[in-house]
Amino acid sequence: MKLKQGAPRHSQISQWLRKEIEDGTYMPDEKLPSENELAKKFGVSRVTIRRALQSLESEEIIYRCQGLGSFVSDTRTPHNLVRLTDFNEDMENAGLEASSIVKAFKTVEAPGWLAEILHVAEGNKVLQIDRLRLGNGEPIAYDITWMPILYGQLLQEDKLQDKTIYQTLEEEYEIPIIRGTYRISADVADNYLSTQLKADINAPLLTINRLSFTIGDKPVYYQQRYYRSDKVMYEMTLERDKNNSTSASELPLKEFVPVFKKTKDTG
Amino acid sequence: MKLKQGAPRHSQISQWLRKEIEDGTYMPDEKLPSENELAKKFGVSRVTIRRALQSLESEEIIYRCQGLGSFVSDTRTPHNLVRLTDFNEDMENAGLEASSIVKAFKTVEAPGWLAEILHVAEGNKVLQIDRLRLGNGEPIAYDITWMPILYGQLLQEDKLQDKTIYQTLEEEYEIPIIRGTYRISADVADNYLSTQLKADINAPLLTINRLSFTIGDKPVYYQQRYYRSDKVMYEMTLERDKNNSTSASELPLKEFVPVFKKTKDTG
DNA sequence: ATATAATACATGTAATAACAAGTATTGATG
DNA sequence: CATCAATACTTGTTATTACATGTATTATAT
Repeated sequence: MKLKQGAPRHSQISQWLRKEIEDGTYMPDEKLPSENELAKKFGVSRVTIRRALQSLESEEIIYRCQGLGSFVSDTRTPHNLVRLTDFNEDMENAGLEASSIVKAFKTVEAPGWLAEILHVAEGNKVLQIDRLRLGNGEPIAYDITWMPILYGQLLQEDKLQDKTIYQTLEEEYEIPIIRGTYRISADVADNYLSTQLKADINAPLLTINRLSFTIGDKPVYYQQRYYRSDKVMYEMTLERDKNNSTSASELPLKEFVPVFKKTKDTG
Repeated sequence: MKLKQGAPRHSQISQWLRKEIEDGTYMPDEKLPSENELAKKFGVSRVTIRRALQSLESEEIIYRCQGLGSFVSDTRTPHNLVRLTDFNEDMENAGLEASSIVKAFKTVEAPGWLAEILHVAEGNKVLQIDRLRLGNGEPIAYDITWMPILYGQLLQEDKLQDKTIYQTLEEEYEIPIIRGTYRISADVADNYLSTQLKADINAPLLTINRLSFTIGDKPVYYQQRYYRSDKVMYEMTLERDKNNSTSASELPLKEFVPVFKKTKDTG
């Protein structure tokens, strides 16, 4: 008798457990049922349960101690992966109140360099969104986003306060971002930016340009963001895994997060 | 009869295969022996072989196709991990000839902020190394490194051309760097830096400060590096794994590499 | 000659079994 | 009371077995 209802049993089970943990059925550091109990509960062998638990362990959703059991990891520690965060989320983590001022929401003709990046023909119309980003009312960053009309038509200006572009595309239109390329550089504030950001002219700016792709390597939007470098720096932690003693110099990234400075440090 | 010679059999085997692949016994895209053959060869069951191969697969050292076999991955693709690279290596990848000029190699008394970072007492002596970094003879970066005398005494000024601090500590003294914290920010060139880097005063600089730790969370060295932002930017790629359909916004980092510009772009 | 079916072999999934090894409790012993 | 051994329970490792599923080749029929 063929079952073949899609996914293998062990991944169904790990999915089930994942959901239980997300839903809060099992709290952080709480002990999960033992492998034998789970095996009985799901009517599978212990091997299958182990495979399911191994997935969760490698995602650092649970941790296991020989002789003790399996436990839920601390709440949403960075799961050995980097979470792509948006501005609002970053600010929230930093304990600042985020707000945005939409400075422009218009269609423009794509110049050559942009057309190439977004895979549209030169001169094609693209949506351009300029936003000033504030934390606790103070200017922190200024960004410009361009996207093909194909995707741009899905956004509405008034919704940009509540939801991020990322969320809107993924949740409402099932257009997931599966890849992003970041370019990190430095610049100095020109006349316009210094005015907008209320910074000195020639003030140093941390610039992060990112190009986001959806399935099929289709570019969805390109964003240039200028951070006031006296307000924010990016911090990343690379950590070497103790188990996988691979060749010397490989470390997995644990975190890549912006750090907001509340007080002005003397450099 | 107890064997207990340390590591479990499956990790011994994966280690063995890792080495074979590194040594070039199996070339990229070459088919490994089948699971059954390996099982017979090592005198273990197929389950154990599979565990070994699973490790290699998760490290992206091999890839497997149902019905075909297991194959060696393309040469040293970024193994889903970020490789910590040093300046010389970065330049080599960019096709530039790297050189360094040691501007200072001295002991100084650690000011408060540095003492705190390096976990030494304020006023303690620390080694300070100032270096100008060149690519094809042109100034690209300037960095200052501080390290406790404990580690500093292991370095010799004349060796800094050949080997990196990282390599020296790991290979000669078995002091591995297991964690690094990067802080990325922007600054403008002051009088001294603009002279050293042959850049305009107030030229934008990409600054990367990193603190490197060895086992026991002991800080080994702290480095401040200033890149001419017209010469280099950092690029990183985040990619979502197709298999692990975890919660929406988590992407593993594939690459974090500097990109050197050979020609001056118009901003 | 081309399309199809049979076959051999690869990895993928899973059940069952046994033992090793770490942890905590319990109970006997000093 | 303190110490130590026995015990029960946990995860870790491994062997054996069976079948499912994907791939490529070979033999067969059209």
